Amino acid sequence: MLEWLKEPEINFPGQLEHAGFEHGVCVGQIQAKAGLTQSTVSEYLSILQRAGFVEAKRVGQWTYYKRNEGAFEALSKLIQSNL
Amino acid sequence: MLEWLKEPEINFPGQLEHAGFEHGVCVGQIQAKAGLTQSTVSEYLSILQRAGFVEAKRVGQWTYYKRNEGAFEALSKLIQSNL
DNA sequence: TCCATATATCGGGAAAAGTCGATATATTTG
DNA sequence: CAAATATATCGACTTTTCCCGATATATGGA
Repeated sequence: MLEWLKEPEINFPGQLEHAGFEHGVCVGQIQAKAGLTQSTVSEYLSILQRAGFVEAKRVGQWTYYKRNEGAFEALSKLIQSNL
Repeated sequence: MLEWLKEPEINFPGQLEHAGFEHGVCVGQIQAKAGLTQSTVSEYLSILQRAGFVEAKRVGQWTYYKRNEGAFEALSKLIQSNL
């Protein structure tokens, strides 16, 4: 999922109709591609959010998730320096 | 354990007597510090070895483990570029 | 060779993570 | 407000991971 969210335009073409990608990708799109149930994907995304790897933004009935690049940068640096 | 192995001299003073640190730290020393059973620590180290994060060297009845810094560098870069 | 020491492997039980269906909450529309 | 749609939460079940004791293997010394 995290890799998918690097290139939303390529990986989630179905979203073009009702919204752009400025806020990220909505749960339903991710769920369809993942092939898991809605509840599983929703929970997974909320875990990624709590961990800081994605940011969530509610817009109307949809919740959009996008990557937080800073978190990956920080993790990369952490492995370099602390681990 | 991986952090401990960054500074063997500081974290495993008990090993000074019978060997230096040129090959790393032996399983018994790590086990004592970890507070887990011998079998658990042995298995854990072998997993880390298969994953490439440590290197093992058998010297007599002892097996010494030391960090493979290249693996951490590679993981850090992987997170930066691919993830 | 026999014993002591160090490490590795095996089998199983406990803990954690993954996944689901059912249901609750939130939002939009008629 | 009622229905439809999107997402979140809950409880249970399955799978995986963690960790142990028991045992096997390897090495060195009497």
